[in-house]
Amino acid sequence: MNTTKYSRQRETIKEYLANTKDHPSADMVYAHLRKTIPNISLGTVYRNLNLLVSQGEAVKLSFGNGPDRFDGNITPHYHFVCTECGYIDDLEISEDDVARINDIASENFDGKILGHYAYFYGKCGSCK
Amino acid sequence: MNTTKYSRQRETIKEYLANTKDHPSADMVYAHLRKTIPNISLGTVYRNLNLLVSQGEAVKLSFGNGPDRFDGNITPHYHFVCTECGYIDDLEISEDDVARINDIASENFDGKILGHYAYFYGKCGSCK
DNA sequence: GTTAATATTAGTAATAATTATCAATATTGA
DNA sequence: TCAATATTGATAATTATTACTAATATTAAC
Repeated sequence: MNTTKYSRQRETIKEYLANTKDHPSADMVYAHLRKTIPNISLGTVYRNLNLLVSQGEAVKLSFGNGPDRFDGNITPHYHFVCTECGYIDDLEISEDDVARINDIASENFDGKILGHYAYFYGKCGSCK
Repeated sequence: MNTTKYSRQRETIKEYLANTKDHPSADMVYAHLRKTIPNISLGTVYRNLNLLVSQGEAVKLSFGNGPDRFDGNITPHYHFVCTECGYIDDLEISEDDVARINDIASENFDGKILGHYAYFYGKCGSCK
């Protein structure tokens, strides 16, 4: 078996993810947690982030370059990356929007589209 | 200045990309090119792939895990990844589709959306 | 509250993917 | 043919992440 036991490290990671909109990388989580748990190791951060993702308690975001980012907001939404300042913002979407985009792609395809991964880019409110 | 000089390595990479629909990784390009240029180096492959991308002659694709893939087809289109067999297929789209998707995301956003990166997943024609 | 079973950790080594460095070679135009 | 310089192969370095392991922490049963 593999029952999950409590760990302060994991709880602190969850708490941090729940309270930030920074979409932090593992390194950023590590830097933050060292303030309260000085001898936490980066491996522990990665291990727990991946565990949370596999349990559906967090989401992993990949943006082509740079390290993966993590999001504690598991409600369906897209992300926006400002090409000017790098800020990652949340984009509200409805289930309908997701379906509409899948439909657009399905038009000329003979397989079965189950979902998509997407992010948007441009200039954020303060940079434009 | 930095004028581009001919190189057989680069020409062979372009030719390979132009004639395959495999969306190869740098490693796959390297393995293929070694057949005709046995002592080509992986660094040369990476250097030229990135050069072609920066000159708009190829496109780099990132799929969250695994190495980046490269596509010699620079006409706008999306990609589909089969979750069963890993096959990467092209998805036809119109400029209109791209604009429609940007519009969907723009609805509740105060910045300026200039574009998006997306790929679709599901089961391909033969796996479904 | 001790104990036993085992999940988790810190620390470190290893791996994967990619980029940087550099002396030798190839291309190009004069 | 020559000089200027872009490109290469080889290798080292870097970045991001995962794997390994002995020590520690958690948990449920006594």
